[in-house]
Amino acid sequence: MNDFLTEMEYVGLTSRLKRLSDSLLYSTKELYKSEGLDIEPNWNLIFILLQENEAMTITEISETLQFSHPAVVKIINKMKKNGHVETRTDTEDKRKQILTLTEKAYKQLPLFEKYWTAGRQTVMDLLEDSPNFLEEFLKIEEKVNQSDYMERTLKNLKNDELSN
Amino acid sequence: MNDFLTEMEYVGLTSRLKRLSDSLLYSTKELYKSEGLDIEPNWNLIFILLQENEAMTITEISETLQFSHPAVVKIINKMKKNGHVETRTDTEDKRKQILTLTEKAYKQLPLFEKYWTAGRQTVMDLLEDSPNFLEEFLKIEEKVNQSDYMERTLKNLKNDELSN
DNA sequence: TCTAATTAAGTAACTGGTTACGCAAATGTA
DNA sequence: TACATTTGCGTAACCAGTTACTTAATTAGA
Repeated sequence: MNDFLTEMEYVGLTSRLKRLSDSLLYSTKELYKSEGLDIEPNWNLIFILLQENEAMTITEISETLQFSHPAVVKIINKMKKNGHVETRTDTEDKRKQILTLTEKAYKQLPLFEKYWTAGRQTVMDLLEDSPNFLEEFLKIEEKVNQSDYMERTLKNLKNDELSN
Repeated sequence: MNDFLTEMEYVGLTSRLKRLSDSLLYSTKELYKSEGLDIEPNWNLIFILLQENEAMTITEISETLQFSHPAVVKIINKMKKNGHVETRTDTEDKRKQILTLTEKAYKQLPLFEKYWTAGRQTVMDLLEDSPNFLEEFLKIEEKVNQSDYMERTLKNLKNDELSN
């Protein structure tokens, strides 16, 4: 393959993560489009959550997925537009929007699930020769969660300066 | 941590890749901003390439990084605006833009390199407990390159249908 | 040699995320 | 009980990528 970013080792990793993530994202969009499915990447997560929990708020979903809340607002607005999600204002706390799946959503679920199952199989295939990947990826996430890139880099900088 | 996407195993991986990639990206931007550095994430790659090769075109860079060419145009335009890159039209092929680093860029390089070295150290730290990560990540990239997510998923779908 | 096909690069419109900000409702407190 | 703080969520502006399209220059071929 002879990929420059790979040759860069540690320096190229961030860009490679984005490149792979984007590649999966665009390929998924293309798949749904080519099959005439009226859904988008990530929606499966919302479907799963709302099936499991019946009703959730924007904030609950954003905390569960660890996405920013505006990201969830955008996804939900699209799903509402497509008639897969409906909202009502909570009667006890009028700030809250209660989200539920529509009847249309439940009707289409079996079809969608075929695609999601096949997609899940694809990820399993991709990971087949990388038996430690999920475990080691989790370790990286945990480290970044515990202290982020900036914090770590500033600390490294300070250490470098001290040792000069 | 109890992360929903992690619990989802294969289903959550794509979103986790994006989440981590974004987290690194925004953290890097914040680092440069807080330190008053007039550069952006990815620019180190262009600096390295233009140092090694003296002069390159947009297309050469986009092929080397495996980015789309408009992505490179955008990065280069910003670097030109900041005075780190200059362009001239190739005399033999007037379609081509020859990119080179400016004097200002070379002057600032030693400073930037301190940050890039510290950042490289951060990635090394993050990967410390994941000794197979780079190798296994490469395997996934190669698989996706060989046959993308959509192609694989359509194939899985067909297989599922046949076995019913 | 003229024309068709290819190539380089710029632009526009879009994507799924982000941060920053604002408003209204709920909660805590002096 | 009134006022300050917090919370939920919507909107705006931005970001780094993408695809699709355009234009101009070069190359290939009848």
